[in-house]
Amino acid sequence: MFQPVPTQVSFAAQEREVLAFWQRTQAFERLRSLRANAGQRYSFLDGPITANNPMGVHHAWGRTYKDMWQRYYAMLGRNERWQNGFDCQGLWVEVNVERDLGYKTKRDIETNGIQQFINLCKQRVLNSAAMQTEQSIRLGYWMDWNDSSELRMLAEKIVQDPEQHITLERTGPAGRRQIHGTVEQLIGRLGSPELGGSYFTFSDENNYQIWGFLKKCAERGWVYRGSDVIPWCPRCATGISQHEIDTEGYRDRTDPSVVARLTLTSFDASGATWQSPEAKDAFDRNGAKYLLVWTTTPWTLPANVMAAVGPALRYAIVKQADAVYILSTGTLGNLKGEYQLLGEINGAGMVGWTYRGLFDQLPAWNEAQRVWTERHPALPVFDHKVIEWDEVGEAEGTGIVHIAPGCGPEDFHLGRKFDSPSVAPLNEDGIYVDGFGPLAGKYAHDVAPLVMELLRSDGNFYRTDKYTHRYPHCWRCGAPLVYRLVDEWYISMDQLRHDMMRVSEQINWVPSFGKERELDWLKNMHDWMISKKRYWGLALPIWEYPDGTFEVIGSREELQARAVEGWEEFDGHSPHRPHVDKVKIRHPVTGQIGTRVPDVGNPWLDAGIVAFSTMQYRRDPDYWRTWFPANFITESFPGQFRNWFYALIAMSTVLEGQKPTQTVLGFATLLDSKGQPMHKSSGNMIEFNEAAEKAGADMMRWVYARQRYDDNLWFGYEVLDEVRRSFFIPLWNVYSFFVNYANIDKWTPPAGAGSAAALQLQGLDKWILARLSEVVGATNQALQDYDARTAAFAIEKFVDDLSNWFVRRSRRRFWRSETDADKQAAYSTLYEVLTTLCRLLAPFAPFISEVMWQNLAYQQAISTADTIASVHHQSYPVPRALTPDEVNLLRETEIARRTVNLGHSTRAQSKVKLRQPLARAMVVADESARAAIREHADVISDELNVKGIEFVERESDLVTYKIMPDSRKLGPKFAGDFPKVRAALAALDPFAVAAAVKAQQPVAVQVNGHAVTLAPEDILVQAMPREGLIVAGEEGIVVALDTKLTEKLEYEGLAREVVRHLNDLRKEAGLELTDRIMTEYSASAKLEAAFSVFSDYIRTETLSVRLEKSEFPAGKAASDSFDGESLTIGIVKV
RNA sequence: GGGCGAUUAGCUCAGUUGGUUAGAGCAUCCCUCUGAUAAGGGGAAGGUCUCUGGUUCGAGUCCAGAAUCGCCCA
Repeated sequence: MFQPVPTQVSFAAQEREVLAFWQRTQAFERLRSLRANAGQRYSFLDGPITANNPMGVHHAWGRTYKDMWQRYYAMLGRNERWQNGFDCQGLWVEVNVERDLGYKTKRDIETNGIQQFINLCKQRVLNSAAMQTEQSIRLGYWMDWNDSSELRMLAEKIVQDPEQHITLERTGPAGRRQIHGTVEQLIGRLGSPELGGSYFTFSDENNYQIWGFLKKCAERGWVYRGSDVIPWCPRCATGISQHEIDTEGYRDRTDPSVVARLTLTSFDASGATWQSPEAKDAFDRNGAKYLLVWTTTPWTLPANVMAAVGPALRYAIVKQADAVYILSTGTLGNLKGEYQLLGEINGAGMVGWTYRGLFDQLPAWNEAQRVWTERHPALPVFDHKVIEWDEVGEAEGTGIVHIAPGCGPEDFHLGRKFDSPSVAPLNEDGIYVDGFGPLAGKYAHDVAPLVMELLRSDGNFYRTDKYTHRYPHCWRCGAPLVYRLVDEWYISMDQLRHDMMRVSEQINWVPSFGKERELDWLKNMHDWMISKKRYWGLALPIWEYPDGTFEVIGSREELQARAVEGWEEFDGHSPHRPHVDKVKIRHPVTGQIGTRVPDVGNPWLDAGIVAFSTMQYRRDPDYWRTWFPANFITESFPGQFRNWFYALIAMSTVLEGQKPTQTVLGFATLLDSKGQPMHKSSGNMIEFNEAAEKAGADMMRWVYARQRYDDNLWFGYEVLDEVRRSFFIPLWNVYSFFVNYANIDKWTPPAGAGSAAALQLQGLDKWILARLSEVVGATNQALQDYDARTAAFAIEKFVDDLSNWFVRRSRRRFWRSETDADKQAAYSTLYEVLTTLCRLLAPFAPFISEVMWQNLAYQQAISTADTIASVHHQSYPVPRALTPDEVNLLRETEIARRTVNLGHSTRAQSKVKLRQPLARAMVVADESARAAIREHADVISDELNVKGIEFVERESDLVTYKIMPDSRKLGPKFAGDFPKVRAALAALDPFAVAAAVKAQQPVAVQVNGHAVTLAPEDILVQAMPREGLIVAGEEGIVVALDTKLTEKLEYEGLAREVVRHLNDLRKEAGLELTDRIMTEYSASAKLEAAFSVFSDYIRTETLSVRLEKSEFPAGKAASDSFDGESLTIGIVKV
């Protein structure tokens, strides 16, 4: 006996039972050991998930793909590594820990102790990882997961006392093992072969392998210290990469924009054209001449060095009150009030003019000039001057751009180009340093009013406005950024770029535009900035000497060998701050003592090394070679071209000159059901746990599987309901139908396999089995192409065919009370289809397929199942080629079903309800379609409720013909005359043309007075329903119904109504399908006649052992009237 | 500013090398079937295929320009 299956089911509750079943039977561990010795491998490499917060539904998207393909290849018998990864180091963790501690600035970290801070970062990562582990398990994601309670224990202990000694236990093929160490040491070994579980990028191995990578870069001379003006977060006190801003850093912000006037100190207006001699005269005589410059960042004005004009722009010289102003002609609207145009000059004509700076009196400018003069002893002192810059535009401002080389990246490059001094006004907290007079000690984003006040008092202020612009913000903490001139560490990309492009070319990018994106990025990318002035991260292995030289250390062993101081303090600790900072080395030649630079590394180094660090690259090269390159990685596209994909390719190219993976699958962005980004603050966020418990993980997974990779996914409960309704419920109903009838008949699966061949399969059975083969083939192919959507659609279509054709058409075969060969065939077929479907569906929807499998294969309910075999241990259905008979059967069924559809359409038009039998359907079809219809005449008759099907000999009674030239063939042939050919053909008698074509005779038409002969194969003839008749047609098949009723047909229709009413009553009375009843009725005259003529039929259909007329029907009773007849019936269960 | 892509029914999207009458799903309304079905089936309504111009016997499809929206890069 199968376990009874309720038709209504809570999928989410059932999934929890499946999870318990897998836990109880150690299903994942068993799969792993079943495949452990397989010769073939499938190497999946997980892109680490940021271990910072609970998972969102967008994480479930990628994790669904990760799980799907690992399950698929496991079912194909491959051995796999099953290792998930957590991304651990970086600013995002620091920001949250700082927030928890209530820290305001970076300084607080140093004051309260770096070591404690680092341990809290580790704690946060471990706790987040524990939560994400539990959520991933809930998704049905099978991986070698850590025990989440052990992670939480470690999280607790690392903050209590990282040096305490503990023991972890592991059970493996060799039995139980104990691993000892301090809490810190064991955390540093998470993910290692002896501890197993997910990899953590904070592990010792991960960090040291990056050291090795950087050493290799340094040996090739690619590592250097550079200075640059970079985006900087004043709250986090660290540089932010341009990538991070582009991805999600821009927000609107309203600042005061300021127009300031720069007093010209030397100029040559000989290039100007004047409105009049008087205008020139006015210019010459006027004492105060100003350039107008505009900025939206007033805090940069004290760092002004130069003013840039567009060489091709025209500049206006205007007089306003007692001042002369210069600004570009396209920006005159920014002048305040009336003005008089004196003349114009080209931007090129202004280059070299000098002006007095706005803040020249401050010590900062004197210092900048002094430093510059030191570098250029032979040159005169540097004056503020006008330079040319092609990028100057007139869209906003004044056409004259204020240049502060210490405060902006473009400014910085212009400063280099024109060899100017630079003024760097801000410290790392965004506060003005000394030398800026009243500004010193003030926060950059707060000084606009003060700057304007200073301008006013010096007579340099022109106007201010409120200005809203897209301004970069820190993507982690939200603070508005500044630009700062700083020293950072870089890897040069000059040589690496081309190798990386070559490697990227060899990767299979899905969707294919990914390759172009990556190549485009590689072509344009700048040197890789690898340093961050922070605490929690990779300790950059760069040791600096007092003379400014530096060395890169490639491993722990190398450091130990080179250490001259501090090793004992470091030994036994993870390679993080602050312990590693204690170690000093000595320069082999100069003898100077080197100190580690305080910077930590860019976190993409951490993620990029995992193709090596997690596969024992150093420890066991043979092992590494068996798993590298990976077969498959997948992540969300946005950002990853220049983040993980980029880092992965860079490191793999440097270390081995090879691609890290065969295939990269990328997918777009998850949005809410209206297409808006999900944010906690906008209230449209769907938590993973909530979605899993409300809808079920299988539903989510199916939504992801059927999604187009390059489209954003509009996610919400609506789409989850949609897949449940249209896919999972029909699937479940087929399953429930099968189990309930199999139990009634006590049918059990035959012991031996392959017995279906011995059965008397009907066409319907052969058809669904052929369809099954089709869908098995399509699904395998699609999965091998990494095309989940095509696979999911093929399965959806199949389930629809199964439910709406096979089962619907087979119902009566299952109802029959005797058990005959046909019933056996029906059960066997449906059983084979369902069990195959379970396996086919297992990678996509692991829960429901397990529930069905346990019951179908072992007759066990999932809540109590104790077999150790899971559907996920099975082999994946193997495709086979269809036989010619099967191909033909598929085509014929297609035609039959289309004919049925047309018949239904005719029924609806004729308003004769389907319950009323009709004498015949009349069909027009060509010869090959006729054969199919003849073959399926019983089915078609039954579906349409007609007594027979006739092919219409006089087709003209039902149809007209549409005659068309085959334009693909004749269009090119006749070109300009083609419309005439078409017209001539249309003018002929369509029946005559149709007859000729049918007889393979050519057809002659007149074109331009010439006779032209058209071959029959160049003429398309299509039967069309005749106007005014109730017929329906499509692709040459036309169906009409004979709606004339005989008395017998009318009685039969009434009898069917009676049956329906009786069965409704049975249902209302709560009877079982097999319960027998006694039935009494009273009815109007015509209905009574129907009762007597069709009493056998009514009895059989309603399981009435007695059917009698009675004035007052007994038992459960009901009255109704229909078709002008009235009826009262009563039933009693026997 | 540069590159790529898109624009088709109320919504989400198909639409082959140009071929005659542009489709699907969802939503709406009407009808229907039901002894597995919170299901199924049929019908109706809904389109200047973003706009302008061109090539062609013929353009949703090819070309040019414009508008709007994405994405990527500066």
